[in-house]
Amino acid sequence: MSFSDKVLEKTKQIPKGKVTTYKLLAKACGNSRAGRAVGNTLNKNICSYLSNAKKNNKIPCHRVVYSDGRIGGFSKGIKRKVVLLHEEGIKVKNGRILDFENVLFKF
DNA sequence: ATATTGACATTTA
DNA sequence: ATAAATGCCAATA
Repeated sequence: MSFSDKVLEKTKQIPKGKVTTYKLLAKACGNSRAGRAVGNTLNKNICSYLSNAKKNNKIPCHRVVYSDGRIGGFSKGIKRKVVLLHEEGIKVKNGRILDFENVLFKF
């Protein structure tokens, strides 16, 4: 099992309505400092939550954000990411997650 | 083995 | 508060 495989597995565990950070995800995969590598993995793997919704593939990569409560990146544009988060009840204002600590999922 | 590339994170100015 | 400078890591070429 490669690092990126673990990342995808862990990402699937994030419950709806919650988010986690690249850092925590990295730690959950064995290396607390691999946040950057986590981002790369999510970017390369086409983690389509919308377009591939039919398939069993759903990897909620939009639930992964920066450790400081900012949104972070998204392959289809962060605007899309914000919309998805809103649909799950997570509020975002000025590029920041409101009540961040409260919606943060820790493994 | 070396270099490059990012959806990161901290520290410093 | 904002920006730049470092440090970091896995995958890829």
